[in-house]
Amino acid sequence: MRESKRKRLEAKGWRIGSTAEFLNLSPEEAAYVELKIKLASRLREWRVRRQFTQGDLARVVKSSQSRVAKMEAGDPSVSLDLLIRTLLALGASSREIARIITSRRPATAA
Amino acid sequence: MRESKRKRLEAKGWRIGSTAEFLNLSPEEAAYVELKIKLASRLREWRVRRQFTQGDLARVVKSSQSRVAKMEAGDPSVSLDLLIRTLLALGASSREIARIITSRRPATAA
DNA sequence: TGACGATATGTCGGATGTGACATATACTCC
DNA sequence: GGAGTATATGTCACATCCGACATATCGTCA
Repeated sequence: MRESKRKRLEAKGWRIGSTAEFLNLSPEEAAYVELKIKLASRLREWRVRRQFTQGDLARVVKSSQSRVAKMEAGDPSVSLDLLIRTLLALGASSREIARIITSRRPATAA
Repeated sequence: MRESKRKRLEAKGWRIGSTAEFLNLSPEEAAYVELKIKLASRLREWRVRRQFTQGDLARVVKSSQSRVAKMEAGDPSVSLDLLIRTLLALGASSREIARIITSRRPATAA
């Protein structure tokens, strides 16, 4: 769906660039958003690999399907704090968190 | 002062161990606290190296002296979010954040 | 097409985090 | 000891985040 939405937007003449260039964010705001997106994508990866639904994951980390969706989407209402705590709850080590943070951001979401 | 306090405690027969072993935290809670402490110490390091007072730092990141003190102390009322945003505001890159996270925790604060 | 399971989006009450202020405690220097 | 500066601690009003629920949208299969 994300994919199809992107295509629709592109069809209408939008160009997809970095989030930071679209909104005009200060460098540190941009870095913050990047961090969030990296953690978010990794969270989704983890879930998909396990063949969990968002509902399943929510149960595991004692949250709700909607919040998981927002986490994976990097929604503004989700803090780095929650993302990191969630990854830790799934058994990630701080070393893994660090790896995620340094990793190159995935080209197009998910 | 932190140092002198530690000595006083040790003189009274206290043993200084990991936070996680004192309180009884679950693995992920422990990891969370560790992370916080690492970021907190690095923040203080940064400030001291620059010969800033907590007040100075507060001005730079638009916060208050008391909150900076709490950040550096890893106070429960301070989120990872705030710590990371603060470091980013001071110009740290995500790579540096990652380095801090993987780093071994300093033996005794500061 | 319709129905079904999964994901996304909007909203809300209660929980937690935040800057600010007051105040206590520590650490010089005189 | 007292004055001055820095740091720690307590509190509060306001802001932000969170889980939960409702509902919309998507994707697939018949």
